[in-house]
Amino acid sequence: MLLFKIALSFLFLPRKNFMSKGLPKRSENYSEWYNELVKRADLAENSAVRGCMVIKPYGYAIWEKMQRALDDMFKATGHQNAYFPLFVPKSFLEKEEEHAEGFAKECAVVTHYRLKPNPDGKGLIVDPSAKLEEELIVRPTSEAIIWNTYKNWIQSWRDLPLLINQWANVVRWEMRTRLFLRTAEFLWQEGHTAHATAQEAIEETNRMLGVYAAFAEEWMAMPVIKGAKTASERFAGAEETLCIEALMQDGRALQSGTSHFLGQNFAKSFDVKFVNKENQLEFAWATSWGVSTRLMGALIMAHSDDQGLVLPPKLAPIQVVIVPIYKGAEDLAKISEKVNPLFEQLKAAGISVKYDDSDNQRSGWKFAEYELKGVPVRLGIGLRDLENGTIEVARRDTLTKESRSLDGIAKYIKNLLDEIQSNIYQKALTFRSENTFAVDSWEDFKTQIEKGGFILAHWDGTAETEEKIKQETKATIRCIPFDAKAEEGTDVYSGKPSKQRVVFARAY
RNA sequence: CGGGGCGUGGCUCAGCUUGGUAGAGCGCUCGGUUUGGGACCGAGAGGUCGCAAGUUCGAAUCUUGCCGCCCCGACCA
Repeated sequence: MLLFKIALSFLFLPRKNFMSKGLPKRSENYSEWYNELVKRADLAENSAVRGCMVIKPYGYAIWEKMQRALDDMFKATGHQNAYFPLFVPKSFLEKEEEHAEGFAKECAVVTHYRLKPNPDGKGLIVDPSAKLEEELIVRPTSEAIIWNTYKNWIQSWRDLPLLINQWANVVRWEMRTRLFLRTAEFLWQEGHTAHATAQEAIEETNRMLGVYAAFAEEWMAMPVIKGAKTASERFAGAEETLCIEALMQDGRALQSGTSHFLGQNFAKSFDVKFVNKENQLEFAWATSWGVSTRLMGALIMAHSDDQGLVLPPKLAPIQVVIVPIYKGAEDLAKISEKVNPLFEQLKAAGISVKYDDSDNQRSGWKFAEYELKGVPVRLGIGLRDLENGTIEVARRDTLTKESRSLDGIAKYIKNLLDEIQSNIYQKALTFRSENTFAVDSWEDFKTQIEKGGFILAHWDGTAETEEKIKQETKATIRCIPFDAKAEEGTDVYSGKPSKQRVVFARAY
């Protein structure tokens, strides 16, 4: 009977665990896996406002780490932070025509500035007498308000370059939203620079794309392809849009950052002129560049598995968690006595470490919880370890465990974190290589796009072909990659001549 | 904007077909036993059943209207 019971529990335990506690599997329903993971890992939740999310403390902590790293990189490249208004007068938004058209269909509009008690009942109504003379647009991006301001800041070539960044929220009224990947309101940074020459502005556009690529690879451990957007994928109002594109585990692409060369379009629209060294008036040259909380989505989808989040150590709010395994307060006290100096050692080594000595959950529960939350390293310590002078080291990225001597453990952990950082980058890089395909026939293209991944194919450079391919396969040209080698070929769809391959994929 | 689904304790959901005054599991509180991979026992707390009107002696349940959210498509960082 006992044996039967054991056998029974053995048989049913994993299934029960999956049903009650586990995540949906990536292989079964990727999008459900993603949604559940975001919620269960305590990153964010849907709010009472349609399309808007609440970013929870754990999720926000990751975003703050991203912000910090990016902000340092912006400062290191000579930029300063500033802040511009949330509201953009409609007339400003209208000034740059293409820009206006591009954003018109997704703008939230403020028409009134006052509410009053409802004379016919309960609640408040919009006071009709408080109608704004000119509507205010909740910024979908800030080029308009910023270039209107720059007009007053820029007189001379000596005022240039003007290198400004702002951390802000923006609103784009999306029809369909997904936590982090596409929300009606999102957080981002937008850099807006003004330069004396086209050359300088183009260099800036490239420089910031480089910053984004470095951030993605070194901090997020996510390999990206750098390239240029086609004309049809370009930012509204830009001469050229550069981007970094990443490949998610389901084989879809995610645009993870963009950097735009805006030419003199905004300077002309907002009349931003400067006097050059020859005492002649010239329009300033512009760039803008941004990354958003969408990067959170990228981070999640690039590395995480069916057990939960996998965070790169450099962005993990908790890098190391220590879990005591004990019976009763006495044992815990003994363990804590050993853990406390270890905790201090790790902290002194610059590691963000948490000692979870809470007694409301057992160790097994904690193991699962910290795996779900993607904590890179877990240290387990029980009485057995106290006797042996050891500690159990568990890696989140490989899900492996080993017992190690406590001697020199801080140094070991420090190295281990570096190793995990590079391991998950390598894993993502391998995944991308294995899911990047050079395709030369239309038949192969159609077959491969169904399977996902980046497709490198020849393109004749026309918007018509690009559009046809999009209609027939839902694949878009993610970018014209910088590192593509010149190679004669024929367009995969039209058969017309082409000089290089571009990156196609289905995208988020 | 189309198509689908859902709204019942904090969470996941049952109850609705056939109206009779609200239930389970998880979580929470207290007590006890436990603790090397999501523990167990006992006792509790917690709900205007999305909102409004209607039908009825009586509505979570039937009718009508409204609101909200999620998922799938067209648009997009």
